Amino acid sequence: MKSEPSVFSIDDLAKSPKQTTAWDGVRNYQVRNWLRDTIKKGDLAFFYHSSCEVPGIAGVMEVVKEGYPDPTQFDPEDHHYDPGSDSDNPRWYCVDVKFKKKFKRVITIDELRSHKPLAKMQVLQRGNRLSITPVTKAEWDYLLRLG
DNA sequence: GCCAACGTTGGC
DNA sequence: GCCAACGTTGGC
Repeated sequence: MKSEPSVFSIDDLAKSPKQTTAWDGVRNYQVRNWLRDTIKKGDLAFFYHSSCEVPGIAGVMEVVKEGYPDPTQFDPEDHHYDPGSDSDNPRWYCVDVKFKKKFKRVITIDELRSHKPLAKMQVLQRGNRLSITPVTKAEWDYLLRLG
């Protein structure tokens, strides 16, 4: 799951109340479907720092609340406000995530690409524009040993 | 339904 | 700041 650390970093997550935050603001239909239908309580995710000096995986978090309507879509003051979304049939969803651990170092995108077993990770693929992408069990296990 | 224009993402 | 990639929008 990607976030720009200048907006919200893994340290921000660790400092959040209950070390938990709503992963909101997603405005892509494919990712919306995963948030609404696929991602389950107890699922683990990597926290990926994007659009920053050292892009890469910073740590691990856990889904503690399954998909529910993203409140920011109904807030006219919010940057992610969507006037086209109907409260009876919300367009956008979010989940709550909790800090699990921060790696001793960021596992950089270059390092990820340098490991053959990780080369096919969806997040690394050319043209990927999704803010959340699946990780296979093999990739997950391999990566944990790096972090 | 096509597709050009436009906006966003995100590594570099 | 650049630019490739690609999703969205809107005129037709």
